[in-house]
Amino acid sequence: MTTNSGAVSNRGQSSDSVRQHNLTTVLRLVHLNRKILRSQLTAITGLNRSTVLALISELEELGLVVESESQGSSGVGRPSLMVAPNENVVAFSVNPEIDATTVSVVTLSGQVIDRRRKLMGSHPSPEDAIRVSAEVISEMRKAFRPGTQIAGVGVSVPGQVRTSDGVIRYAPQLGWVESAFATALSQETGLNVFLGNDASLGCLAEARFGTAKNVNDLVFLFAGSGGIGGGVVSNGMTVGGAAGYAGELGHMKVSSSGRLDYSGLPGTLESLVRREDLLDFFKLYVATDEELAAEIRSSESSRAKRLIHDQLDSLAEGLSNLVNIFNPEVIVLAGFLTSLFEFDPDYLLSQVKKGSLAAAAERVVIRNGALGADLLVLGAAELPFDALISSPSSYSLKSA
Amino acid sequence: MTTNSGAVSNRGQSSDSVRQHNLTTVLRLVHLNRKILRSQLTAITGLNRSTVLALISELEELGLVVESESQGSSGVGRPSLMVAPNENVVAFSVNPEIDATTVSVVTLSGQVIDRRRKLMGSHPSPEDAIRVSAEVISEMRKAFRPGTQIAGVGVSVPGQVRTSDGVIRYAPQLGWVESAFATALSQETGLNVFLGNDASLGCLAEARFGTAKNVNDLVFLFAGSGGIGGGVVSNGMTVGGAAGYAGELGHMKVSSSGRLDYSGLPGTLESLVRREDLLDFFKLYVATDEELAAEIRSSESSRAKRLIHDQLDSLAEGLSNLVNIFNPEVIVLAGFLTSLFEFDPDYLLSQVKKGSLAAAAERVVIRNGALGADLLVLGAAELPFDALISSPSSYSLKSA
DNA sequence: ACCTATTTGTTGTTTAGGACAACAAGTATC
DNA sequence: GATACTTGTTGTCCTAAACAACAAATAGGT
Repeated sequence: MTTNSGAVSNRGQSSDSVRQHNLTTVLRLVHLNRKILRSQLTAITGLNRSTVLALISELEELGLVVESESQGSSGVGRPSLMVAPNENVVAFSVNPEIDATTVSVVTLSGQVIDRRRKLMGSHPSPEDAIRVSAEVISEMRKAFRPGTQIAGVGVSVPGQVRTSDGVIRYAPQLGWVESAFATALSQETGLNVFLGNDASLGCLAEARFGTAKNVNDLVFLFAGSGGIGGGVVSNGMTVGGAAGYAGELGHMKVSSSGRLDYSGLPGTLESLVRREDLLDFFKLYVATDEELAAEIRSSESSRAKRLIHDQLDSLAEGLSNLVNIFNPEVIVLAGFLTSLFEFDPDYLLSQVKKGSLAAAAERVVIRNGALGADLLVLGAAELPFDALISSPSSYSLKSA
Repeated sequence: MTTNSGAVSNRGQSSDSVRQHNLTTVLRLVHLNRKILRSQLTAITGLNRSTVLALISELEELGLVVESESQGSSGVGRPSLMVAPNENVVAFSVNPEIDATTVSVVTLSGQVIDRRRKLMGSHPSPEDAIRVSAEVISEMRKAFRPGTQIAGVGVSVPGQVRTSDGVIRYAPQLGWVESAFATALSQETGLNVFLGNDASLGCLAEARFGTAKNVNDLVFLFAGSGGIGGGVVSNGMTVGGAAGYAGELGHMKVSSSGRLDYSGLPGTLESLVRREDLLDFFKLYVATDEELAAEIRSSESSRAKRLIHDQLDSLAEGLSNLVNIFNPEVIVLAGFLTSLFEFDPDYLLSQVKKGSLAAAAERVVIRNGALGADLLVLGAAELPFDALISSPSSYSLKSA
C-alpha cells in the first residue's frame, strides 16, 4: 500500500470552479480523442447524463464543439451522439529553424490544414523570424472561412524558453539570446502567443496523440542536426522545472570523454551521439533523416556497424541514467535516433537494461515516435489549445 | 506567455468531491503549518469565512483538528482562532536498518513523541523486521492515552519499493528481495501500512517541513553508508515513475571510470562519492556523520583537501546533470554530503554551474537539509498522514 | 410485423454546499 | 469612550450536479 501525493494548490473550490473543471474535462476529452460519443464522456467522467448534456450544450454555444449523429450502430439501445471539436477553432504553429520559418494552421481536432515554409537568410535574427511569421499569419488569416476562431500561436523554439514571460533565453543554433519573442509576436499579430522548447513540445505531442498516448511516465529524446533535446512526462505532467529549462537531456554527462557538445559541455550524450558523425562516415553532405535512415538500414560493412553500435552504446548510457532517474513506462525516440534504434532494437534495449537498475528497467519499453513531420507542429499548437481548454468559457478567441 | 498543463484526471466533479477537496485542502494546510489562524485559512484557500467555519467544524467533529484562542494579538479587529491538528492523531514510523529497526510515533502536528530502537542481528530478514516492528508498535499502543487515533504506519525502505502493492522489490544492503512487507506488517498490526524509498521520503520531508518548504521544483540527494539515494519534486509533486522506482540518482553514470557502485554499475555518482573513502583516509573505523564532519571540517593537509575536492568534483558532475534535467529551484543535500558541501560551498556551486547550462543553473541554490535525525521519521509518517488527509471524512482511523 | 430489452437523450425536480449579507464580538487607535 | 476594523456566526440565496421519469432509437426474438 502506498499513496501518491497529488499536486497541491491550496485553493478551495466553489460551485463555479466545479463548472469550469467539468467544462475543461469534457473539452479536453473531445480534443484528445478528436471525436467521442456522449455516452463515453459520461462513462469516463463519471458525471450524470444530464450534466454531460448541459456541459456539451454550453461548449456548443461557445462554438467549441459540434454534435452529430454517429454513423454505424454500436449495439443495442438508442445510439449516442458523436461529439467533435468545432472545425472553425484553429491555432497557428510557428517553427523557426536555422534557414527557414514554418507556419502551420492546426484545428482543434488536430488536423494540419495549412503549412507554409519561408526560406530565410542563413542567420535570421529573432526580429526577422517575428516579421516573417506575422506576415504569413496575416496572409493565412485572410484565407480563413468566415467564422473561424483563433486560439492563438504556439512557437516551438530550438533552445531554452523562460516560462514566466515567454522569453527565449538562449537558442544556440540560431544564436538568439534573451529575445522577448512572445511579446513581440503577440504585438504584431494581436494574438496570444505561447512558447515552448521544441523537444518538450515533441514530448507533449507524442504523449497526447502519438505513440505514448495515455502514458503517465515517459522520457522523450529527440535528436536533429542541432543536437539532442528531451522532454519528460511524470505523473502525467510535463517536467518543466523552476523556470522552464528542464528536460535538457542531451547535456547529461555520461562519460569522461573530453569531446564537447554544442553547448560546450564535455562527455555529454549530445557530444557522443552525433548525426554529423554518421553523415561524415557515409559521406553525405546534407541529408534528410530519410536518406540517413536508408544508409544506416543498408549498412553492412563492419566499420559502419561498429560506428552505429558505438552510437547505440552511448545512447544506451544516457537512457540507462534516465531509466534510473525516472523509471519511465515508455521511452520515445525521435529524429535520427529512430534509425539507430531500428538498426538493432534488441541491442539498445539490452544495453539500457545492463546499465540501469533491474527494478527500474524491468518494464520499460523503447519506441519510435509516431508523429513524424507533424511532431512539432502539433506540439506547439497544444500550447494555445491548452490555454483555451483550461478556461473554455472565458478564453477570448480571436476571429479571422 | 506560456502555460503549464496541469495534472489530468478526466474525472468530473460533483458537489461531493468539492466538499472532499475543501476538507483536504484545509486539513493539509493545518498539518503543514502545525498551527494556523482561521483568517489565514480563508485568505489562502479563497473560500468564504462561513465556508471555512463549516469545514473546520466538520474536521473538529471528526477529531482531526482543535481550535483554540490565539495568544498575543495580531492587530486591529476581533482576534482569529488558532487551528491546530488534534494531538491525539498519530502515525507510526518504521525505519529498518542493517543492524536495528527504529519505530517512532509522530503526531499529526509533526512532533516525534516516542522512539524506540531495537538492535537486531547483523542481517535481519524482512520477517525479523516485521516481527520486531509489530512488537514495538503493540507495546507503544498500550502506553497511548485514551482517545488516541492511529492513521497508520509508514516505512522508510533503504531500497526499491513497488508502489502498486507495497512490495520491497530489492533492498541491497539488507539483502531483501521481493518482500510483501506492507501486507505482512498490516496483518500483524491491523493498521494500514505504507512503504516508501528512504531518500524519496527524506525529499518529501524536506519539501514539506525542512529547508525546501514551499519549493515546487527540488532535487534531493542523500548519502549514507549504503550509498547515494535521491528524490525529486517537480511541479510540487514527487517524481515516482511508473512503478515507484524513480529517483535512483546515485546510480547515474557520470564518468567512464570502471569503479562499481553498490549495485554493480560502473562510473556512477555513488561509485565516486563514497563515505568509505573518507573514513579510510581519516582512519575512522565506524563513525557517526558528526565525527566524520568534524574530521572534514578540520582538514588541513593538502592530501585531505585534494580528496575532498575530488569528491566535490564528482558530486558536482552529478548535480550538473540533475540541474540540466530538472532545472530545480533548490538542491538539498543530506547525510555526509552536508559535510562535503560545508567544506567549500562556493566551490561546489561554481563547479555545478560550470558543468551545466547557464540558463538551467542561473538561479539554483544548494542547501543542506534541515531535519537531521528526524528526516526519515517525519517522511515516513507523511505516508499514512497523506492517506488520511486526502479523505478526511471517510478514512478509518484505528484506536489504540 | 410486433414485442421486449436495452441504451441513451431530454426534461423537471431535488439537494448539497459554497457565497453572500447582516449582525455580533472582540481588538486597536485616537 | 467613541470609532474603525477584522473576524466569528447565523440565516438565506443560488449554482450546478444528481436523480427520477419518460421519450426515443436500436437489436433481437417470436
